Amino acid sequence: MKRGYHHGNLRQALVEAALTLIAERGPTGFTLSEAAKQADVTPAAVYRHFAGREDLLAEVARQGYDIFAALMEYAYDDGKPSALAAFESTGRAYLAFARKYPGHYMAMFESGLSLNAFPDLALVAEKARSVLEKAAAKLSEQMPESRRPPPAMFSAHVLAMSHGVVELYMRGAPGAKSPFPPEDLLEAGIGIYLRGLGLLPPDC
Amino acid sequence: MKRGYHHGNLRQALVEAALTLIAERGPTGFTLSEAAKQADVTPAAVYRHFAGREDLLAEVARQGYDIFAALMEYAYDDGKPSALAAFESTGRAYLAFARKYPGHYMAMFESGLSLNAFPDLALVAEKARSVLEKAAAKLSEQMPESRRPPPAMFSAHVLAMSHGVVELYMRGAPGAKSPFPPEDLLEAGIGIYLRGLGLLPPDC
DNA sequence: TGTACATCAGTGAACGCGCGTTCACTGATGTAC
DNA sequence: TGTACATCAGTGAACGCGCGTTCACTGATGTAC
Repeated sequence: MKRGYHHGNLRQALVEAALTLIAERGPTGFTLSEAAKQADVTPAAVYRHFAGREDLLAEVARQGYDIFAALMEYAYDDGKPSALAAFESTGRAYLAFARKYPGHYMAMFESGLSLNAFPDLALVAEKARSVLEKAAAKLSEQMPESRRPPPAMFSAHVLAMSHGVVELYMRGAPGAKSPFPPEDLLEAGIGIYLRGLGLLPPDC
Repeated sequence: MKRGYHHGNLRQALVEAALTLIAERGPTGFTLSEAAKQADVTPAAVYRHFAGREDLLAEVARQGYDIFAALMEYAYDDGKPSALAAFESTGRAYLAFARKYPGHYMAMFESGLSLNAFPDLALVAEKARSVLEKAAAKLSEQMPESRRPPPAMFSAHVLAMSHGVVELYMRGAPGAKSPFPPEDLLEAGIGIYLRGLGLLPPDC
């Protein structure tokens, strides 16, 4: 693939170079210079499209949140066919996202990007979060009001377990021993949790 | 505090300098040179006590696992007064450790240290892990054998949720909004999970 | 108790490296007439 | 269709910096006699 003096779509090419670097070396191991090199371009060229290293990293995260939110929306599917099934579907979508988009995931959750420094990032992150919370709220309507936990707590529990499974049992590709496939582990964990809420029959 | 040409206990002083740096800037943000400076010593002096930067980082993690294992043992207290109470106690101990020893915690779980490169580290990590698993095994004996999940899965669920709570809701000191105190969040989450396993009455 | 000497734990200078960032520049593209 | 020119998106050289690591060294400590 040849190109002349002008690249064509350098901006997105840099984002994609950053993605593979982040997936390989983590968000702090990623360097602007290396991303430039991988896009066949001088480091200085990056500054035509981004304010600097952190700004490029933030763009990666932003695109990640976009994809993530869309995936969640799709999985939730307005609560069809049932609130329960839709909720479980979002849980699976979370893990699928982490597996399929590791660079995005790391930029989003492991880069330590300040959401204050990038307000638009905070916005799109909030949007993604709200999908899961909506699913949790809808599902918790099925519970007797007396022992219904706040939906925010409900979804925080699921988010925490999902994130923990990703970090502890999906990462560490070669050396680490994952006693169970992460997907099964999370599915079982959420199942038990939902049973604890009385949303699943106690024996299934 | 004055000292002469010889430091006295530089090795441990470096570990402690590393700890505060890691707690402040994360494991990848920590530098050997800065640790040396903080211990009032030339960077070259570090090499009298450690093979290099990574070796120092590994020592921090090693000490962390020691403390962690001891804390877990103490919290578990051989299953007294009851398997259930002891188990819940280890859950609380996990979060207490993360809060009280952030530098250790980060070196252990967020540094990406290769356990293969440091076999003694793998050993002590395994020891710490086994305490929680023992607690889970003991507790799961109370369940009807038919729907008893493998203790390894049981403890993996709790570990995942604990870790997720730490990463998502205990970190991000100033900017991030933690909807609930992490301790409460985890306690409630584990409670619901245990109820799902039939280890807690459905209404309490 | 005093002296000679080996060992040890530091120093300080130097190294090569890759980083993020800046700057004046230039080649390519697109637009007005 | 052709030409002049503005704009744009790159180059390439340079910068200052802090990093991890090495090396020959030296001052302090401890031990043998």
